[in-house]
Amino acid sequence: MSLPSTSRSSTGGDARWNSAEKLFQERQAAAFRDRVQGKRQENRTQTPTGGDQDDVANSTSSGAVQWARSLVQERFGQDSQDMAMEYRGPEGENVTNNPGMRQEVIEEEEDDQANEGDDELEENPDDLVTVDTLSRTFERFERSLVKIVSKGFEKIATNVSQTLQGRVDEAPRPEVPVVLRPPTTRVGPKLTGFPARRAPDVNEKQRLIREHLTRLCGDGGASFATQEQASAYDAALRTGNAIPSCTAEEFRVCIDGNPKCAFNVSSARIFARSFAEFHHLDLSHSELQDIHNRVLTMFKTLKRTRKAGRLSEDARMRAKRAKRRYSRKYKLFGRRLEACLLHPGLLKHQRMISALGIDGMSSDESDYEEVRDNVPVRTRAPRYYVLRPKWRNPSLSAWLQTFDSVYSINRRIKMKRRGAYPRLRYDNTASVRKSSNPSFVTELPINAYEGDWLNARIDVDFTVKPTAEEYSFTHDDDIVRYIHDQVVNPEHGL
DNA sequence: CAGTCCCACAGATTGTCGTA
DNA sequence: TACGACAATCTGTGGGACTG
Repeated sequence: MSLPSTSRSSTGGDARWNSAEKLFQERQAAAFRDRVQGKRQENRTQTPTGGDQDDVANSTSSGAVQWARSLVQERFGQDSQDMAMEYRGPEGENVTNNPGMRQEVIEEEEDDQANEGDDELEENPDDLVTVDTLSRTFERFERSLVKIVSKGFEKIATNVSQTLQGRVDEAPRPEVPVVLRPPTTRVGPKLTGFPARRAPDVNEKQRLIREHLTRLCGDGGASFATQEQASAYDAALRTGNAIPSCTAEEFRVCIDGNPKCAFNVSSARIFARSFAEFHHLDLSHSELQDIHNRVLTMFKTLKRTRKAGRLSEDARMRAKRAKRRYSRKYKLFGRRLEACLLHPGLLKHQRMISALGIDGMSSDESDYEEVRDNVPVRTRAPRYYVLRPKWRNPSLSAWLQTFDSVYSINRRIKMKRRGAYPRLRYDNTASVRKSSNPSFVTELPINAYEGDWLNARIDVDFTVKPTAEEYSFTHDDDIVRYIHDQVVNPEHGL
């Protein structure tokens, strides 16, 4: 018997998420294939029959660029594809796509030359640094970055073209492994996607380890070693007189010291051997090491739980409330992301929903908290009041509610789901309630932020980093018609 | 009405970032 | 580099809504 690997997988778990995720991935893959095929067609039509060598070379390297990009996409997934698509010129032209690439680079170089006068002005120490000069500096930096990346793609394309001797379109994909270092810094806004479910066998392994830890430690925590005992063990280790920190029969963990102190490392090794023995497993070194690492992480969790237990009642309640709110936002985000897949008109907004993420969703507060002070509240179901993030443009609320409407309609007519509907949330129109959460989502289009909030902040270019794009937070007529039809005249729906 | 499905919540785990 | 603090996100569970 061998233990499952620790790699995450989207298989198993919640079938609904998996099917939605699979559908999303298939659509993305189809869209990407369409783009590549469309570009190839375009290149073929643009290459004149019997044209000069440069035209032919451009066409060939264009195909090679696309092949290289598909490799990147395959290797690093959707984010990398998005990243590659984000390298755009000032007019939104994709500079990584030949044949226009060379022309774009030349234009960038000309822009740089044209901006040389600006450089002289900005380097004068007597000049004040203004938002304008900062903006220009960032724009120039961005152009340089685009130029470097474009040249990198061009070199890859040239090398690949030479290797395949011009048979890029027809040649099967070579088996040669391409080692590309994944980007260490993110380009563009953080995108939150569908949950990445762990594989069932990994969860099962984790459960067994948890179970065995309870078996060895007991629930009471009586087997905790003191800080002094851990220090004594550490000293013995330095003098070469150390023995194992404990036995499986008398298992001990030092919970007050560092989770990965020498004492706990020794205990984790004893745990791993005991685990293998208990389950009659013949484990390899790497499998034993994996269990050892996992149980060390659990020691960390034990320490945290113990610390949380020492908090005051009030602090514990606050933490629990914050946790509940975050969880509701997480679910709300998931429903809206899923709604993107339910109507063609919402699919184009999928990336924006991902960019907004969980923190971009409105929070809510229930009147649960009033129960102690307000007797009538106890007699009815709890109500939840919307708390809009204070940084978010109010106009986004109506735009987001459309996703909820489409989800709700689809759930009723298509999904065949049982169980409770998402609860109603009340928008207090008399006084706009705003979340007190100080965090905000960065790198969104500038019109996603509330103007007053943005104006009141300093160093916006460094903190909020809004993009200049004015995103259209509106829905097409067919969405409005769809919702209307479903509500007023359900038989005329999709 | 038992079984199924889903939601909300709590618990557990992992990832990220600042600091020593 | 290791650690703690905190954020993010996944899993497990109880209970309500729904279906056959």
